[in-house]
Amino acid sequence: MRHLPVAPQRSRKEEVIDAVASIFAARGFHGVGTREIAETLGMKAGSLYFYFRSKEEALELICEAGFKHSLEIANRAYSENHGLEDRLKALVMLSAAQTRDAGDHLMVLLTERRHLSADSEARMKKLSREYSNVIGQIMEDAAVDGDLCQTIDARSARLIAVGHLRMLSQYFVERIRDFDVFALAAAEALVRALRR
Amino acid sequence: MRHLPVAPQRSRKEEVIDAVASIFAARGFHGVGTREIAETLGMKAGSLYFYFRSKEEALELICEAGFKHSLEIANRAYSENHGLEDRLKALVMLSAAQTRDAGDHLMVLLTERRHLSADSEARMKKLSREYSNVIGQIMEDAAVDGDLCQTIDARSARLIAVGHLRMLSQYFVERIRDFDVFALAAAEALVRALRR
Amino acid sequence: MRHLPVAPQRSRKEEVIDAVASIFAARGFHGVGTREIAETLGMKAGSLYFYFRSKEEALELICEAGFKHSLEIANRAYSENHGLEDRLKALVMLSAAQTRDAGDHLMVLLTERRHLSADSEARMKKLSREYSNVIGQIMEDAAVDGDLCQTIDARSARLIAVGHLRMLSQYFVERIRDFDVFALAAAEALVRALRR
Amino acid sequence: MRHLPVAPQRSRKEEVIDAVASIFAARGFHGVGTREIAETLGMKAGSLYFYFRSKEEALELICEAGFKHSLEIANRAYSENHGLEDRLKALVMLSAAQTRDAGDHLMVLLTERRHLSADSEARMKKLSREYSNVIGQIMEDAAVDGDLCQTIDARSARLIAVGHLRMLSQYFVERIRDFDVFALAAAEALVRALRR
DNA sequence: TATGAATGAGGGTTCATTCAT
DNA sequence: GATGAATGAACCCTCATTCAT
Repeated sequence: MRHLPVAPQRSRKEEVIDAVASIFAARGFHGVGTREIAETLGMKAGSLYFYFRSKEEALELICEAGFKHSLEIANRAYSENHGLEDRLKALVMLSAAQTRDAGDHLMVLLTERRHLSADSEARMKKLSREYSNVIGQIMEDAAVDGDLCQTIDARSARLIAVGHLRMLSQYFVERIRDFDVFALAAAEALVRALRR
Repeated sequence: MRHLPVAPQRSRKEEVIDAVASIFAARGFHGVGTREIAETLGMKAGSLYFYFRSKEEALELICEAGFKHSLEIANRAYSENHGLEDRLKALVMLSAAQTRDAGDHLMVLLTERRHLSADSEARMKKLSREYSNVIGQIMEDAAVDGDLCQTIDARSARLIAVGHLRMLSQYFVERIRDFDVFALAAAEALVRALRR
Repeated sequence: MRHLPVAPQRSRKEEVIDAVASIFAARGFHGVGTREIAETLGMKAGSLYFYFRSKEEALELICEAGFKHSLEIANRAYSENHGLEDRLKALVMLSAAQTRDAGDHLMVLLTERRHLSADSEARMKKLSREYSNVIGQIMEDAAVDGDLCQTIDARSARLIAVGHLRMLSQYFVERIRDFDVFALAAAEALVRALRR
Repeated sequence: MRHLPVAPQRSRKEEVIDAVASIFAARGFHGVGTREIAETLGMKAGSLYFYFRSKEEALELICEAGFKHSLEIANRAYSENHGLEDRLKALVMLSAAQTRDAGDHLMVLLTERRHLSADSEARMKKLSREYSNVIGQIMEDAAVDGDLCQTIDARSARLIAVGHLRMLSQYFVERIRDFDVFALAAAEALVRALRR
């Protein structure tokens, strides 16, 4: 007789949140109703409230998790690599991986954030700024080292890099063919765009 | 007897549509109600229906106008220039100009398109494909001429270019500082990323 | 041809509020739904919101109007009469009249006040205290004049008087027979209970 | 082996019912949910159903117990005393005692009775009429004996007495200061109001 | 052109209740 | 005795829309 798993790999709550993320990504926070969300999960609308206190709390959970993961990725790309090229490549490839297994969360965070309460939005802004700062640091290090293209200022470089990562998520949820091929090309393009 | 104006600079209908675009861009199609839209315009909700037949028709008008303008820009960038570099630069700069004076339309088209009816969405898809094709043509011409970076395939190049233009609109509605400086940097970056 | 009335005797809004008061009085604030309230008025639930912003606002309007009327009555009973006996008789008879033509408002104020928001409740408490004070003043005047029964302190006398008025409303909404006969008896009883 | 308690002072079921009575008294039958009631008792909502079959059954239990106790009190006040004055004094003082140790039950019975099912309400009406009859009998005896004030008819006298008792409960749940002082004054007032 | 009053449908949420564990 | 998870009905309220004026 096999041992029962001590802890289930993925709790029901996680399943629920993931399903919500997927549907928010596709249709927008205000584009789906709780009844339809519940149907997706084989429940009735009221039962959702066993898993979160409000539709908006679900959005918060999704955004927060997504942001924290992104921040961790940016930190790893920065601290585990040296030089603009390696750091950018790592950043794109790690982000592509995140996109592949949590692309919906990422997309929700990028497009539905505006529907959070002022309170939540403030917390997101903090995380967002932190994230931007890490990427900005990559550029500033590169500028100091003379690795950064001299016709592009560090701030624009940061915005472009962040935009490239957003692009990845966007194309992922649009379900383009050969996402992996594109991710590689995007990494290459970003490096070519910004390095000296 | 005073002369009547030969043509009013902007009809009331255009004003209304622009206001709707601006509010859709900021809050999303399903994120604002007709009551609130009307208030913005100093009207009551019912009066909006003098200007369009439904909320969705307003979205259609905005998207269609935006798409047509974008398409015209892509065509001009292609036909009025030669060589990858000139064409990309023209594409980015014209798009930045469009963003500056109709950024809201552009943003709505990019993010709220999914809320169109199947019918409308089909028309948008056609325009969208046409637009993609023009940009794709730029890349293919460049590939033939040997102007395109050899480690990036033409399709990825097209996706990257389109993504760059989307990035412009995104940052515009996020109201970043020094948008014009960024637009120049983005043009430079795109060229560097894709040219041989 | 007769002249049309310049202003309708009772606005639609007043009709609506009165109907709501009547149903709140009978069934309690939380005992009826908006759908049923609307049905009473020959409307659909959503249409109610043309007349007030929320079910709770309707409760506020009812309570506030009732309290103000009661306060006015207490003030008149006090200022237009002299001596305990005349003042108490006036108080009961005026209150009976108020009960007769706005008994529902009165009952709602007495029993449903607890369901107001903290904010509203604070406003009601102020009015309530003012009302109590006027009745208390009647008793204190009587004590000074030696008109008050000496085995009942002024505060208890005030509570008893207020309780008698509440009794009137209570019996009115319970639709007892011969309300007017009872009101007279209640006036007599209150005077006998409290005068020297 | 330890002795089992011969009779538990108060069964868990009684505790539960009392807690429910207290919360119904304060917030109204429809003003609290089962979830909140359960929380008060340190349980989850579902567990309440071990103690009664439905929320409404809880209300029935509370009302029925309250009514029976009141009826018993009225009967004792009548049969153990003679003469209007003694009977009324006993009635008020016994009712005040009941209020002191089961004021919540009393209040629930007075204000939430209307939310009972037609069936239950019918049973309550019977008890209520019986109660009224006992008090009515006190008045009729007094009328026959010439003890009753001649300007107040026996029926009004009964309504006034019942109203006075209701007043006691009301002020008790409103937590007025010096309830015992007030109860004495109320007894005195009722006697003064009604006796010859 | 614009509005006041209304509507039917649906929004998110809470309700009392059930039942396997 | 008690609970975690669920349900169907109902909750209050907002939605886009209509239409006589």
